[in-house]
Amino acid sequence: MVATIRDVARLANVSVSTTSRALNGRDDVSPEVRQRVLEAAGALKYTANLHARALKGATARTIGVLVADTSAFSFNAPLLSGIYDAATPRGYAVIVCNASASPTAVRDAHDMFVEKRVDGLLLNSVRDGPGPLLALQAAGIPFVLLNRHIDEPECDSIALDYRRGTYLAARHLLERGHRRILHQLGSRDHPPSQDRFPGYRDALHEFDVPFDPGLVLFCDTMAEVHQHVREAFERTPRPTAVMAYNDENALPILLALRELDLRVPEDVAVVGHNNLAIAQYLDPPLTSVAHAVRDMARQATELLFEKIAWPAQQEAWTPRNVSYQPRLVVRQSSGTAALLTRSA
Amino acid sequence: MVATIRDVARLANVSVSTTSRALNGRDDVSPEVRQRVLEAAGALKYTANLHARALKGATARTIGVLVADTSAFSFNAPLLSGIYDAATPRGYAVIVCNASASPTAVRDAHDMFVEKRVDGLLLNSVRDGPGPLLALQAAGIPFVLLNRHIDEPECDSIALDYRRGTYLAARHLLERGHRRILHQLGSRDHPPSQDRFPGYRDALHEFDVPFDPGLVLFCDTMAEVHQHVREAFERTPRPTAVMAYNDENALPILLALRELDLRVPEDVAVVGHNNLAIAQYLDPPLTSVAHAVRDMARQATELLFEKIAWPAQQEAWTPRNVSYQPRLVVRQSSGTAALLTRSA
DNA sequence: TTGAAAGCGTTACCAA
DNA sequence: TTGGTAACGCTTTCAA
Repeated sequence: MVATIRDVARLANVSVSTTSRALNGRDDVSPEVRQRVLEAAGALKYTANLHARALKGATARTIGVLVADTSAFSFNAPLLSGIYDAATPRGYAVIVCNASASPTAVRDAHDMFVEKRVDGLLLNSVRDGPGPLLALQAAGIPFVLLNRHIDEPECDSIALDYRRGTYLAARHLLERGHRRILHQLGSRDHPPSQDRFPGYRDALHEFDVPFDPGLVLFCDTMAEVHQHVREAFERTPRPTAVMAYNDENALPILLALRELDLRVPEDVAVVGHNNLAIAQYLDPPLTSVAHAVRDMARQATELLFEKIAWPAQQEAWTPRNVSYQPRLVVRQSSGTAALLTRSA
Repeated sequence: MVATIRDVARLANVSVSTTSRALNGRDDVSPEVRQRVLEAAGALKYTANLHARALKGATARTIGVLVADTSAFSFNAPLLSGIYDAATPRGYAVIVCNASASPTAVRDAHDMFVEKRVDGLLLNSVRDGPGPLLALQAAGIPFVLLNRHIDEPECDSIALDYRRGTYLAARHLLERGHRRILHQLGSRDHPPSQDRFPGYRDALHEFDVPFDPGLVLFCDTMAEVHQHVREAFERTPRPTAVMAYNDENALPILLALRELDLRVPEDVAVVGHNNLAIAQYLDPPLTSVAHAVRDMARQATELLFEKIAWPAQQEAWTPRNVSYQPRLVVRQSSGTAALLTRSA
C-alpha cells in the first residue's frame, strides 16, 4: 500500500543503507546520490514507518495523557490545550485516554501506554492507587501527576492549589462580615471537591467561626445545585454568602436566589471558582478564583520532557511538587467597598 | 529496561515461538507449558511491544484526530469526548493534533499520522485544501471529515447543520414579528461562521425581509461582541432581536442590553446557539439551537471504524455525507406566548 | 505439541 | 562514498 525504503532504494538504484543515510540527511552521501534518493522518495510518496524506527531503538515521540473524566469540559479543554501547546512544537504526539470510561479503564490505559512504549505519561487520575504508578516506575516510563497528588510512591506532581483558592474566597467573604457561608461542592468522592473543602475550614478557623456541617452541599448535577441551594436559603438562619464549586454552578445558584427574591450582592454574596470568560459578563459580574489550568498543563508537560531527557544512569532525579497559586478576582457579586465598610 | 518475549521464553524454558503462541491464547499449547509461560510473563511484567507487532502486519489500533482549534473549548470538549466514547471500547487509542498550532501544523500532523501508520483519521480541519486529503487517499488511510465539508475529492463527512440551525432561529424570530435581527458571528474566515450565515438569509428571504449588511457583526473576542453589539443597539433604527454566535457570546450581548436598559425579551429578543447547560439558568432563560456535538463525533468515529474494516478489495466504498439536524429550544429570552400574539 | 527460521522496515556497523 | 549484514521484538510458517 505504502512505499518502503526498499522501493525507494530500487528506484534510485542504490542500496537500502545508502538510501537510509540520504533520507536522514547524513553527510556521508554524495550530492548526486542524495538528489536521486530524495526524488525517488518524493515520487513514491515515501514516509518512514515509525514502528520500524521505534523497534531499532528510536522513540515513538509520543506521550500519553490519562484524564480523570472527559466530560468535565471546562477543565479538560484548557488542560489538553496546554499539553498540545507544549508537545506539538517538540514533534511529540499525544494519546489521550479517559479514566472513567469503564471500571477497568485505568488499568487498560496503563497497559496500552506500556504496549505503545510511550515516552512519558501525564496522569490526571490516580483512582486505582499506587499500584499502576509503581508499575510505571518499574517499566521505566517517566510520568508526572497532573493536578493530583499521592504520598507513596514519591513522584512528580503539578497541581492547582484548590485549598488555597477556597481559602482565599472564604477569607474574602469573612473579611466582608459574612459568617454563614454556604459551600457548594461537586461529588463527595471527587478529588477536586475534597481538595477545596479544607480551605473553607482553614478560613473559618482563622476567623473563629464554628463550622456548621449543614452549610456544605455536595451536588452531582446543575439541577441538584439549583435545588439544594434553594432549599438551603429557605431555611433559617439564612446563609449570607455562597461559594460555588465553579463558575458554571454559580448560574443555578444565581437563579435560585432570583427565585427567592434575594439580591446579589445586597442580600447574598456569591463567589465562583475557575474564573471562566463568562464570569465577568454575569449579572452581577462574578467574583471568582482564577486558576491557571492551561499554564499548569503546559508546565507539567515541560517537566515531563525534562524527565524524559534526564540521564538517569548518571544522576538521580529529584521529584518535584509544584503548586500553582490561585488568584482571587473580585467583582461585584461579592459586594462593593460600601458593603465592606458597612459589615466591617 | 523492559522484558521481551525472549526473556519470557528463557525463564519459562521454552522456545520463543511457543511463548508467542501461549501468550496469544492459541490452543496448540499444552496447559502445563501455557501456565509456565504466563507465570514467567507475569514475573517479568512482560508487555508485548506494539511496534514489533505493527511491523509484522498487525495494526497499531490507533486513530488520529485533527482539530481545527483546540482553544474552542465548548465545541472541542464534547467532540473529543464523543470520539473517546466510541474508540476506547474498541481498544483504539486516539492521537489528537491541533491544526492551528503553526502555519505548517496541518501538513506536520498529516505527516505524523502517516508515519505512525494510524488506522484512520477524523479531520475537523481542511484548511490546506484537498491536497492533504488526496495524499491520504493515495496512502490508503481512511478518513472522515468531522463537521467540515469539501467538494473535491468526494469524501465521507458528518456535520452539524449550522445553516439549518440558524434558519430555525431566524424563522422563530421572524414568526414572532421581528424584522431587524442582528446576527452576531465569529471570525469572518471561520467555517462555522460561514456555515451559519446562509441560514439567516434563507429565513429573511422566506419572509420577504430585505437583507441589511449592517445587521451582521463579525467578532473575534467576547469583548468585541460586547462592544459591537452595544454600538449596534445605539444606532437607529434599533434591532429588535439578536442571534448570538453561541451561548457564551450571548452573555456579553445580555450585558450590553442591560447597560442600555433594554429588557429581554420585552424590548429585545435574544437567541443563542449550541444550547449549553448554562443556557437554561441565564436571566432570562436563553432560547438556543441545540446541536448534538457529542453524538455527531461518536457517529463519525463509528463510520470511520466501518470504513477501516471495509474490504476495499472486494467492494467499493460509497462515501456518505451525514447531516446532523439541530433543534430549537425555545425559552423565555425570545419572548412569551403573549408576545407572540401581540406581534403576530 | 514444540522449535527453528524467516521476515516485517528500519538503522548501524563494518568492509569494500 | 557505498553496500552487505545484522539486529530491534514479534508472529508465522513449516518441520520435527
